[in-house]
Amino acid sequence: MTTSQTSMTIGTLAKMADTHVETIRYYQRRGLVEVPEKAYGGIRRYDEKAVARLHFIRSAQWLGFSLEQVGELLKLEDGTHCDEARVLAEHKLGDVRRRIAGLRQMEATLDDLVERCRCSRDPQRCPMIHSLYTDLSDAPENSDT
Amino acid sequence: MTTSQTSMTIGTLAKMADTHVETIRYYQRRGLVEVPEKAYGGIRRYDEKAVARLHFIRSAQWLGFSLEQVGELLKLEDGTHCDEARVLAEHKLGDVRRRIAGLRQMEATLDDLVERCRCSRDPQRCPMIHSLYTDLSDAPENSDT
DNA sequence: TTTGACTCCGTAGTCAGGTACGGAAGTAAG
DNA sequence: CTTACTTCCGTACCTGACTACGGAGTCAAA
Repeated sequence: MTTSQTSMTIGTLAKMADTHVETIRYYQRRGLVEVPEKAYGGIRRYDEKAVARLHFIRSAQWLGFSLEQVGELLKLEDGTHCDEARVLAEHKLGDVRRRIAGLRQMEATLDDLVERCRCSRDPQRCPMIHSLYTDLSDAPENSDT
Repeated sequence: MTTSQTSMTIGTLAKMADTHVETIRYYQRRGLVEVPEKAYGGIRRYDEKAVARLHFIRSAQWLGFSLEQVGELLKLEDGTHCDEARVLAEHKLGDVRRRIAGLRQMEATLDDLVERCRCSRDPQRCPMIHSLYTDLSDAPENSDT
């Protein structure tokens, strides 16, 4: 079923996009995915574009965009608002970089702690516990979009 | 008020830790912050350790740990069992490293997108929008603890 | 034609992480 | 001593992103 069949029900769409029917409906309610007209009989049909759009949403989400931001991104979809899209992405990039920096600090600290803990021959005094409060108190301020 | 005054009310604590009274109470309900005994009169008093703990929670959270995980991290404080603490920390370290790897991918993707977007001289085709539909469809699945 | 799976749609529930409300009691300044 | 601000505590509410439920209609195979 990896083949391109250009007319599917919502269940098939869900499978194709590796998500759930209820999630798609939820995106429809949020205006992120359009609700196609009903064919005769009352069953709505979806095409490849719908699959692509779900991929888009998933990708953007994976990059750290909230559904609201995904909505903004989708408004720029026609490709004529490149600048705006870029600015949005730049903000996110800054955020991601700050997160990486923070995690690297955390990594170094934990790594050091584990190392010292492993070498400590005094079972009564865990070096890690001691450090948790003293070393780590100065976190970068939160600056999300 | 940056000076170390070692006895403050919850309101002052909130200001010192740049958070809100209600948030602190919420952390207390979740067992992340201890509830000190009431002094005469019934007003609880907090010290520098409480400030440090709040900073710790905020830092860890910013680094992407859930409050539940923060709780585990904080449990390291209680046990004199260095081994257990170390194992937990090692686990967290792996977690942190996976996070970093994920974020680095994210960084590369965004960076590339922004760059291509900046260089594009065709106002009709935004490279970022385009890639969201095509490139990014294979996001790594969430592999959190 | 009956059975079973799927669809439609609305509403409700879940989980994380808070935020707000409200009344009683403590506390500090004038 | 009054007035205004805090604190305390319990409970309720909120946002984001789903997830579940239920009843009615649709469809395809046996």
